[in-house]
Amino acid sequence: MIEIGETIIKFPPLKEGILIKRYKRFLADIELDDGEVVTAHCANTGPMKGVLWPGRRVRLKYSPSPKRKLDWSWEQAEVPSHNENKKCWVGINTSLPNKLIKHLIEANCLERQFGQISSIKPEVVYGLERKSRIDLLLYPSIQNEDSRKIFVEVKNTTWCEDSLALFPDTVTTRGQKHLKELMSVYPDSRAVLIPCISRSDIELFAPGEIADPEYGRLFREALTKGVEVIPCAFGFFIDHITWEGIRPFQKSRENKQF
DNA sequence: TCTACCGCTAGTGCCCCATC
DNA sequence: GATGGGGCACTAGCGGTAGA
Repeated sequence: MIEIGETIIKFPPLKEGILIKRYKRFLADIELDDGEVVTAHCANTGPMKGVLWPGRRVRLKYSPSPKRKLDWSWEQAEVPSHNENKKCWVGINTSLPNKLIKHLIEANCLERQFGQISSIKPEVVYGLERKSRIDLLLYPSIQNEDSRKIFVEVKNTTWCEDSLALFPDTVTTRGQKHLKELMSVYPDSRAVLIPCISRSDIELFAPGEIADPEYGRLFREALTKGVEVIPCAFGFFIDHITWEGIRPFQKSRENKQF
């Protein structure tokens, strides 16, 4: 079991630099601290609201490979925090949250929510037309009172207003589709949405309905139809990521918290 | 001429299937 | 069982085409 504040993933120290510009959605030019300007792959295709600040510090992973065109990957961005005079690092790699949540479940950090889990399968095909893939499909241990399979959809959450994290940060028909498909698996299976809050200065989660009103409506409909929401927060550092605990959520930006 | 719609494009990671 | 290739998913901007 990993305690709150402890390291969940460790990696070689990232390289720091200054973001010059992001372009063509996948690319970003960054000036490293030694003055070299490099082009990095940006593994986040969204608008990156509140994170995309040219002139601010960013962190890159150096991973040269014959299979890759670019040697560098943009992993983290520094943003101003609502905590006075503090700054905060945000994880921008959209493929990381799935790994973090899988680690969390394997380390029994979500045992209270899920019970004992015997196996985890990533990217399992499911949905009304069998065209979607669920991020994680959990098979509960036979000792569990509730033996239903658990469909877990993970969403990387980087946008916030003060201490309130919001997802999505743009209209996302794909996100809307995922909510509908989570509703469709309940009650035969459990359906769980995990907003993966990729920054440590967050106290609450709410749907980003300013960006996508339909997503907000579907989020509330999903709650009434049995979909569970478990916002999980993580802290990002130059050579590790920490588990920061589960955050409460609101049905909307104005409503009472759960 | 203007608007709306559709398809293509980018790089990476992952799954599935075929082959050895 | 290990390895490699193919295909898919992700998203918004852009260019081309069709229709008003």
